[in-house]
Amino acid sequence: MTRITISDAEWQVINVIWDGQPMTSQEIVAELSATTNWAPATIKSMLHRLTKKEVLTFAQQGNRYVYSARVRRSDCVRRECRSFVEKVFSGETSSLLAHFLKSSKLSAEEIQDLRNILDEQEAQS
Amino acid sequence: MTRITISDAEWQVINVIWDGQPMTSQEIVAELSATTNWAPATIKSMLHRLTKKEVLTFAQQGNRYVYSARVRRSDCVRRECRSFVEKVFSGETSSLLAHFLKSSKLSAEEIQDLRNILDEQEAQS
DNA sequence: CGTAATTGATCACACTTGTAATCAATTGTC
DNA sequence: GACAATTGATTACAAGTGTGATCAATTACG
Repeated sequence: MTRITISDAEWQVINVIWDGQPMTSQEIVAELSATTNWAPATIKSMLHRLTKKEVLTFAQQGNRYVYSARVRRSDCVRRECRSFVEKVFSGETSSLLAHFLKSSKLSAEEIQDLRNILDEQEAQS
Repeated sequence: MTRITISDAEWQVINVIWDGQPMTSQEIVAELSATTNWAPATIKSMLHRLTKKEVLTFAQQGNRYVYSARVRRSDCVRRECRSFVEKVFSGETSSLLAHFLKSSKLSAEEIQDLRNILDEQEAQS
């Protein structure tokens, strides 16, 4: 039951995989080369590590791999959020929400969407 | 202009210092012993590292130090939030907000407070 | 005063992370 | 079929982290 940990750099990698899986490493490299300045070898290394961590799997096609995520994004997001609110806001989600609500400029639609979510939350209690 | 980085364990330490500064290391140790199972030596080590990182300062009183934070909590929180939303939500604060709003059970008052913040945000645009 | 206890400083040590080069095998091309 | 290019595997390596022991100096107590 070893806790899966995904480092910051690794998050950038699985993010593109979650968005486009299954993907060959060249596709992944292409995508990440646009947003980072990592050497292809660096990205390969991370694919390797993530595979060893059992965050990714691959299917072999000739001499190349087609990668897919082995963990659900929602699970990882949830876990990451939990530990983040714990670390920075002492577990107080409402503080976190207040912070982000204040510190971000939201469009009118976004604000309305959030109001709707609040309404739903209220209706459920 | 080296970027200050504060590790997860270190966050637990400065959190208690922000809450109770200035504090002697024994006070800090006492506080953290309640919430973690770190050896006192471990906590001392972290105080040392945080001092070297210039996150903490201390005033000497006899043979003991009285620690204070040297960085503002709000600055660290802001920075940490920025990189978090970037990492997990591709920078989309509204996604983050939606996630936390949905995944947390909020009291009626908290919901009202958040609505008020939304109102203010709207008024400002 | 002398010995015990406290406290900060230093050292330790394995593991993770960021970053990448090199090597070996496989594949595609002329 | 021979050689070049691609691709995954292996190796590297410094810095950061989690976790703590030990050492040296200072202080407090009997």
